[in-house]
Amino acid sequence: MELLNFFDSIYKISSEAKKALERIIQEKSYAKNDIIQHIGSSCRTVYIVQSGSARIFYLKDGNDITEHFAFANDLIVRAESLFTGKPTSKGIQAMDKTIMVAIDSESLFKMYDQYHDIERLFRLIFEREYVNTIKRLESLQFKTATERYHDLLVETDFIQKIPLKYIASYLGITQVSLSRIRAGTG
Amino acid sequence: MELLNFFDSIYKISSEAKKALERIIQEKSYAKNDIIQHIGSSCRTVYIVQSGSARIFYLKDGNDITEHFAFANDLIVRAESLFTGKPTSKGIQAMDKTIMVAIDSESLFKMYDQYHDIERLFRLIFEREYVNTIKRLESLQFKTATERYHDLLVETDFIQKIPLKYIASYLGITQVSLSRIRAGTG
DNA sequence: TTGATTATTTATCATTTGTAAAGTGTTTTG
DNA sequence: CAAAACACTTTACAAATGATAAATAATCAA
Repeated sequence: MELLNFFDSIYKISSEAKKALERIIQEKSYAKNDIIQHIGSSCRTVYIVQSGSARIFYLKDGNDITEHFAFANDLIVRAESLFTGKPTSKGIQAMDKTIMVAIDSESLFKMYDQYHDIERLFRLIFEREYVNTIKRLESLQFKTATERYHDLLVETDFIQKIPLKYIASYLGITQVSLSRIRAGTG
Repeated sequence: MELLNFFDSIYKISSEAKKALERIIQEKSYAKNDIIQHIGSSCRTVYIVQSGSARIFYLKDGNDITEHFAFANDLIVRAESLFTGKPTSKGIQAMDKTIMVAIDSESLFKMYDQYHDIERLFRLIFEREYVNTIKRLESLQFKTATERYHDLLVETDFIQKIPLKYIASYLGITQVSLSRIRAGTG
């Protein structure tokens, strides 16, 4: 499986651990705009994007805000719920026809006891996510919207395909502002 | 040691693991404004504040920006360096007379092989930090500066003691703006 | 294809925030 | 104590962003 190469590139686990992991992995398909996880639910699944794309979103004062984008080989997880067990006000939505690998988190966490190397693999995976979140924090804290937009263009080839409204809230600005930035009049 | 109670509250480890952990823990004292870790260095130490307070900061266009505050029992770590091995443009500074517990990260990571429970303890500790970072991201992404300031007042009793300039950059605004917000004229 | 819906841009005006500079108050230190 | 350094506020003006509405452009579905 393609996915196991991705895992191997982070940390090589034993073949027994691989077999155990395969047993709790499912492939799931979604159509464009499908809600993969609803707002208000608890996160009990770790998703890895195989193809397509997805976003984490929530509502603030009735406005749809995109917190996170995920493309091929990216993890997508509502960590604030996964790691606390509490429900989250965030949801997950497919932005395209999307194939996900879904790992049941309860089974995964149980496996940590038996397979130290699975715990380590996922520790390393989530550490990477943590570092990405810190980078994003930096960018939101003291870069201008224009800087953030240009950074995003450089980082992500897929930006072309993402609706402007999603990008705008991701950058912490309105659609109108982003439109101005793109036009060079902002 | 006080610290071990803190650890116990997160995840109980075996007494052998505790002994091993104690061997790589050092207590360190700093005076107000001391630089604990310089900008440009690599993060090879996990600090836990025993008393006093500290901040993570960096320079953006010559301006001093505070990214993180830490008080008693808080972790303080430049995670983007700790988890990648790369140097970071961030530093750590004591904001008060401060006592830290310092854990050498290289020794700690080595211990993960031998003591599964130490790896788990620190996995859980860093997961908590990750969740905190996500909360902070939310707040920077779509709350107003005024909301962020009021949230901070509620969250943190220690705010009174922190210089305004540090708080302002932490909130992603200028001192002048924060002054306006406090005056109710902003 | 056509009409309907959705996405994006543009324009106008209000609000927020930034910049710079000056002023006030407080702490530090010789 | 007095001078200096530091912390915070205020003012005035400029720039960035938001809100609303209207105008295009692109996409989707019958």
